[in-house]
Amino acid sequence: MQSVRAMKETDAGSGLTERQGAVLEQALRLLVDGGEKALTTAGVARAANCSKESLYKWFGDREGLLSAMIAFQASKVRTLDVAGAKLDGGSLRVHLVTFARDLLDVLAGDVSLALNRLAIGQASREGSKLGHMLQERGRRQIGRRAGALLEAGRKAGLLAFDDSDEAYGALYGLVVSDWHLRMLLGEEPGRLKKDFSRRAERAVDAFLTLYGAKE
Amino acid sequence: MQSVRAMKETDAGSGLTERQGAVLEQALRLLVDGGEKALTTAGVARAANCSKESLYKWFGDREGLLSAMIAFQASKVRTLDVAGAKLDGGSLRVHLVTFARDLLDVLAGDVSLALNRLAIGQASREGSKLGHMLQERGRRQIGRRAGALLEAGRKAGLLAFDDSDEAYGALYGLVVSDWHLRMLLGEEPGRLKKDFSRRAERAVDAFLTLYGAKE
DNA sequence: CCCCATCAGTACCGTACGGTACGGTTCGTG
DNA sequence: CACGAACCGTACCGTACGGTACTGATGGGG
Repeated sequence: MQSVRAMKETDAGSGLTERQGAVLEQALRLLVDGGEKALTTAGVARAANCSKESLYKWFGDREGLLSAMIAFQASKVRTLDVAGAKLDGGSLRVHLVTFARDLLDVLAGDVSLALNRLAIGQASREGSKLGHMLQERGRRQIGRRAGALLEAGRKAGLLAFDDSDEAYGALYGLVVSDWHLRMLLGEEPGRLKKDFSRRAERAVDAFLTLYGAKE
Repeated sequence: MQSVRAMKETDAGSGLTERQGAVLEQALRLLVDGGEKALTTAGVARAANCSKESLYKWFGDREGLLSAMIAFQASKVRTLDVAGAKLDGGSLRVHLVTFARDLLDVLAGDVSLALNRLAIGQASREGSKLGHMLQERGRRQIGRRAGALLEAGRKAGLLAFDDSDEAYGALYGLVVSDWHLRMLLGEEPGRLKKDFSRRAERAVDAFLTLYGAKE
């Protein structure tokens, strides 16, 4: 262990080698294609051309593998903070609509749906931290982007709200409504995806009606 | 079969005997307590003091048992339609807040969460109609109550909207936001439940701001 | 009183999975 | 070249589950 000096990592501080990242990639693919039942240790080993022994050496047990998959996927998603430019009414609306559409696209993604299904399935037993991980790494991340945008809007005098979380909750609800749950339950996402743009615009309009500053 | 004349049923047209209903009750309890993994055929048979053979005779296979559980639970929930009385601004708000709070209570219920987790877990494989069943029996039911309420509000000149589904979607989103998903992911529901009343009122106020008729 | 259907309880079977152990191979290093 | 670490492929083990078959008990109807 100590002799290994230059362990090449996929990501700074992730502690994963390229090989292990590739294995997790295959595991995610298996999960997306066949659900949790298809995600067996033997299946992952076969798909990734590695041995089960290596899986257990790297990730401890099956739970560790699942956690690593979530962490790995989260590490790949980078939310670009465009908190830069100055805002007017039009650009704020554009930014909000873009955010809303991105949010819908993320939630409707194959990997996101599969991981959410996995974490929800594990949520029944106690001690499963998968749900908490997904919440922390996923929502907190995109929530920060929204929070920064809302805060910038308030700074520019375009938005009026007391509680930032409450405003974000309203925006989220207006955008997502029950679509996320419906997709998790298996409703064909193709038909829903077509309406994402229109839905994002309507939701942002409603949000601005609620929280837009009176002029 | 034909010789059985008076098969005592728990519910008109459900096709279930009292005994079978009791078995499903125990199965639901097992599911709530221990999640899907705890819901084994042997476990259900033991908990309900029946034989596995009877389970397979009555429900066909495990999938049939799950479907029967969902249908059974749905048959127990009766949404009272209070489409009667005349509405003014105050009573409409009261009705909406009551609806919102009921919605949050239902979604936060043990059995609801367990069944949703179950259906979501099964949603990965194709051909699983559990998600569709839950959607149809659950949401459609409570959606009708909301639709009737909204329609009554519009009839009384208190609400203004073109698309009833869109208005309901906005109400749902404002009320629920991401709380349902967070509860499904295992977030302690106790802490969330305390705020249900305040949350319902805030959401209804926002909804009335969006869809209340200008006077 | 007997017959037959139903059902509980149990034993059983095939399978599949999580986890472990072992032989053979590659590759970097002294 | 020799040594050893890492690792692949596979075989293996214990267990648990879905589903089936059998036995004995119960209870209602002719």
